[in-house]
Amino acid sequence: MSEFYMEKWDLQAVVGGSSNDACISDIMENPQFSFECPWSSQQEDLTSFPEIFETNPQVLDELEEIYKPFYPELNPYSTQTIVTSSLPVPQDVEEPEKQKKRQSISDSAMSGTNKHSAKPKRSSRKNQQNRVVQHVTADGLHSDTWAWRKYGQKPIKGSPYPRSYYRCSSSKGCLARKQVERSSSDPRIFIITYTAEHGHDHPTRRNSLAGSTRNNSSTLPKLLANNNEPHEAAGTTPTTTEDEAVQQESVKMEEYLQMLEDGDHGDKILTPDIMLSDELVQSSENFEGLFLDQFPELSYELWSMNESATLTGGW
DNA sequence: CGGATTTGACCGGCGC
DNA sequence: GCGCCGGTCAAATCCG
Repeated sequence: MSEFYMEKWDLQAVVGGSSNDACISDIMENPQFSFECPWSSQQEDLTSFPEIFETNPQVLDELEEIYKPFYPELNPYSTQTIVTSSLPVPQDVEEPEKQKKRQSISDSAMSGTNKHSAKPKRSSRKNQQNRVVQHVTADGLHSDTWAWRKYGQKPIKGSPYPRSYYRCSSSKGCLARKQVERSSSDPRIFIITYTAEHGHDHPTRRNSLAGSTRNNSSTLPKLLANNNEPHEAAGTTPTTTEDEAVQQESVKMEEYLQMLEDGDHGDKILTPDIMLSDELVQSSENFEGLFLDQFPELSYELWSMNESATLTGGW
């Protein structure tokens, strides 16, 4: 990697994905890079620095080379951020130094961007592995064709929604991990974070289906029963009265029903050409489980829909 | 019975 | 040092 890269690109991420009309090949042929400052979460588009390409035309090639391995993971229906330790992010430089560098590049090319105080969000914490962060809507959850096994769930401070932890279940010893949580600012958005890479090919259909049969209709009444208790993981504070909890639930229900009316997730699931893929069918089964994780209060609704689906052949 | 999820315990990093 | 927080472990349990 060039020294220029080391000095200037102390930034952390790349955003791929685009409109609903996009596809993986679009991303591969014409990747759009932008970057997030590692200590301020400020995002900037690479095209805002045209002088970089003039003086360092190899930069784009280098970027593509770095991120190419991630392309198969990209979701054309989402905005997503790849965070990779392959990028030469300075680890031991004092923050003021970073700030100066950051501003020099901003001042020359991004004079309009905000430069509000930027405390380091985190330094060199453990496990700074490659990460792919996807912000997806409900339909985006379908794009994941890997088989995942849930191994934990934690309430996250500052978010009303729990975060679920998954590991790859299709290959023993696979280090791939996945975290799923709903955005607190926009409940329609799911934040999926992938860490580490699969050291194997995509699973065979049978293998990957192991356990996903859990998410069938007969499981859901149990979940419904569990949800009769207040679910602390969903973030209702201890001081929340039952009435308030009910109100919150009904609000979420309205959001969900609105989402169904918008048709921005369910329709795609049933798009015939998508349904042709066995892996995506399996993925949609997994999706239901994910969905229940993030909409626990809606298990009955989903259960009802699933019941009708078994009769009508799909929903 | 073998695979899954659930969930409290545990552990390490970090800030005060 | 202590407590908080996020990530993982593992026992219990569920399900086909």
